[in-house]
Amino acid sequence: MMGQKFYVTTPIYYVNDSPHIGHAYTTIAADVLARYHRACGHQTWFLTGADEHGVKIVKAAAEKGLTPRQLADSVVVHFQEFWKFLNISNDDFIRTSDARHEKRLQAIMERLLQRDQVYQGKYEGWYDEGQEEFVTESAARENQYQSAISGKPLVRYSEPSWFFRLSQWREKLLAYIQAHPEFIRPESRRNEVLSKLADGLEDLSISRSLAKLDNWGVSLPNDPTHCVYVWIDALSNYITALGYPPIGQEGDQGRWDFWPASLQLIGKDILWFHTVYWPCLLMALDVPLPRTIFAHGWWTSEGKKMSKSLGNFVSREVITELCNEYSRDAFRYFVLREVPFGADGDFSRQAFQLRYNVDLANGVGNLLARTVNMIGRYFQAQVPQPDPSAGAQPVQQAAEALIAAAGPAMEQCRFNAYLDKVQDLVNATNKFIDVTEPFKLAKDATQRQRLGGILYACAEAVRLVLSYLEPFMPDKAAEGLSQLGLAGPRRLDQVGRWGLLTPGQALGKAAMLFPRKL
RNA sequence: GGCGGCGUAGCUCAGUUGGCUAGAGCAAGGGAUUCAUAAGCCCUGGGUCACUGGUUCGAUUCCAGUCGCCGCCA
Repeated sequence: MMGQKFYVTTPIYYVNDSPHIGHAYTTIAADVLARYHRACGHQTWFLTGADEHGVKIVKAAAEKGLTPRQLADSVVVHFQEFWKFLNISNDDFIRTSDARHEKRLQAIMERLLQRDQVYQGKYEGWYDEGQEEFVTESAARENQYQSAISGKPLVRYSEPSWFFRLSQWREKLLAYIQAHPEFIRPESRRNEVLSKLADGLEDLSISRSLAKLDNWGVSLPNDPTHCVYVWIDALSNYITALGYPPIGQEGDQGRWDFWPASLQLIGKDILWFHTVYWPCLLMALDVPLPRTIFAHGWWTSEGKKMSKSLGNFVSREVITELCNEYSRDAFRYFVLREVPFGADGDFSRQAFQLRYNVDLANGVGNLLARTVNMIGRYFQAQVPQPDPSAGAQPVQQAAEALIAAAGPAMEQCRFNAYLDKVQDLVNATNKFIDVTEPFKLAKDATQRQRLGGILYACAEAVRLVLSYLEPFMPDKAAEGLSQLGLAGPRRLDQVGRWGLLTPGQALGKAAMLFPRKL
């Protein structure tokens, strides 16, 4: 499959919260995909950002004696710095308070009005301010008129509001989901959406009175007393960041070619917004739908739900500390290796260290070390000649298996399957060394050619291992490859084949890539 | 309460359309080695495949019910 363009998004993160493993997980996954596609030579665009409007921010700011913008400005840097720290290669970072977003969002609202997709009505009912979500009467009663999530009292709203004709899109959306199995994944989430859609769909209130919001929102072009509902505001970022719709300013032509998105990653908590509101909004705008919305799972920590009071919260600070001890690449590797993407997983220091030692220190790192060491010792640190009599077929087969599996695995966000194949190649190569015993052949001058062939195969396997790990572990891959004497940006579609190491090439300096941790 | 999923070796899980002695990784025990980060390699698991019935020549795999866990919805 020669997809030439790849556009991946994360949700824009709400600046009421500071970054934690949940944010990091989605963002690392998106980064790995972006790096992989760039390495394949695809035109790639990777967007993340911050969601800044809403009553929650207004209130939080007031409590701190700040304006909403001051609060947003102070929190958003935590995300931006954290992404830099985790080596996230996003091409853009959009904030819903950016002028470029606000103007385009207003243009979107105008377009919806022109298309008769929005009408004025009256909203009366319960509202969960923590979730920025309306609650039905029956659901409110069920929970004693408190938020099912936060337990805080629901607020009674009664006000004129603008509504989006969501209900009119139900049939089309259902048909679309049924015709496109890859649209919502994993399949269990797709079934949930289909099941809930079967229950019906009501029009959606998409405006709020600006008076309650300290003017912290995007006003409706046709009604300056109201602003756009935060979810419509937030979802629109995926297209406004690409310059849609054009508003006669810079950035208009920039990136729209990247739409429709190849992949929009989300947490399972925001499934409904992204698989119903979002596609219906796009249909109402006559904009094509993204190819795939992928909802991943949640992390627990040390076997329990994360909570600040339990002390098991995997915060930015905790992750930073782990990265400083084990390397940020090890953390990136762990979160995508430990659990199938889509399923829930548990984060524990023990599991992290175990995975680090087994896969990285004892596996990849040790293989690199013994390979570089032997070539250094027996061939003056120069890549030897390949030799068909080396018996390296098992290694080469594992390499071919990795090469064949990588694309499909990435296509389906099966990161752990991809990494399994990498590990298989490591294991096959370690076994190869033990079976062929190059360290014994080195004592016999008549075996020199065969010895070279064996070590060539080892070096070649390590080169491929590191090349394929590069999207996950950019720093470590570069360090490891430099020990093989390789440098510079590497295109997987050019270097991801067996037999490309050049005999005679000088190795670089050896060093422990992943020191074992006790 | 409705819909859906799950319950397989100590742990985490694979097990296509039912059929050779039920598998992998990790952990644990033993062995032969030394190039390497005391890492790597080899050997070792006999588990009522939740329970009970049923269909079948034969079910972990199909059906029904029971118990337990989880997700979405109400």
